[in-house]
Amino acid sequence: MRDHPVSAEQLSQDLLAWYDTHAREMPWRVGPTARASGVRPDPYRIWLSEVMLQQTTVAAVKDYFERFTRRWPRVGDLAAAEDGDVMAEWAGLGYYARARNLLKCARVVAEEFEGVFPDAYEGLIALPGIGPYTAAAISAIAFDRPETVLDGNVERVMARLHDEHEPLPAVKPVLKAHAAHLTPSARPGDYAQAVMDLGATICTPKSPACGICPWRDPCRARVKGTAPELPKKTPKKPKPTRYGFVYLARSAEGDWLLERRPDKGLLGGMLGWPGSEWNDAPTETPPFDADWQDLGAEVRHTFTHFHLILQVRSAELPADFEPRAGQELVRRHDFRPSSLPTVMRKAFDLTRR
DNA sequence: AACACGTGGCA
DNA sequence: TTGCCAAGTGT
Repeated sequence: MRDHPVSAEQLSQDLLAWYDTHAREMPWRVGPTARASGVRPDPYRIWLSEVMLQQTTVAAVKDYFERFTRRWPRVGDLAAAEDGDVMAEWAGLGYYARARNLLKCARVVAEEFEGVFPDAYEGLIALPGIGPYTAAAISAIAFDRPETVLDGNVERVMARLHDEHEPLPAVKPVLKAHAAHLTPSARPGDYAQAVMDLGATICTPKSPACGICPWRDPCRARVKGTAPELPKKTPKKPKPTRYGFVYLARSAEGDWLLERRPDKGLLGGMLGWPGSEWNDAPTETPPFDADWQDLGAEVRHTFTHFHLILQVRSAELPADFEPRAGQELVRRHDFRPSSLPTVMRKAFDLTRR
């Protein structure tokens, strides 16, 4: 046990020492040992991983990261990709605006910056899809600059370390100040990853492992027993339920009728089945007249802010059908259910029962 | 400031 | 089944 209070310098050193032996290994990460021997992370891989990790678990990201980097090894390769190929590769990961902004950002970096990412926060945050967190993360992790990252992990760790009971998001500036105070000038990149690893493995939302935490002594919430209930959050609004119809049409040759959704809004830029609006009482809006069959089961899916129940209908596409603007006929052998957003893939899955 | 924006895992 | 949660950003 050490006497209180502990200096910011001591705290960051304790955490770095913990990170040196407990750092998680990840496909995009240069661990503390390699970094100490001079290995530098690839800014492209750090940027790609950070965008994928926005509101998304490490477990969900890993396979997507491997596929993206295998297919597009450098930012210039991604910048040259077809929009539809990138959206299809992102399908299932969610928050599709990230993929659209990813491509915009890759093209700015490739065409205006000769493929070189900015190293400073101000340059990074000016790019599409890069906000305060991601700009700080790339600057710190890829370029070892002393920026303060503030994500959900750091918010939780800081709220507990300082026993802040004011709810998010109001308390966020206070947590940011605490985090900034602790950011060291030496090894800021390792430190940024260390705080996030601490939040992800020790200082977890439920049942934090305070007994093995490198900050157990200075942590105010551990002393008071309030750690598991922090950070406080303002209550969320209940999700309404919406309803809709989707129409799965296949030609005699097995081609599927799909639509490219508009860039703005839900599932923007992704392929999906033709369908109705989604609301309290949707109207049937089939893409062509036919004897539409009900598939006998409905799709249930929950988005961030509403539940959705879809009725799924199917019919054979007329031989003389001509796709309208926004529609595409996807050949049987080109069709990959995995290139659809999950809610649309669920509708397709009903055809295979 | 508040809300839109995905998905899967877990208790 | 339901609600919460995960390395946030754009508007």
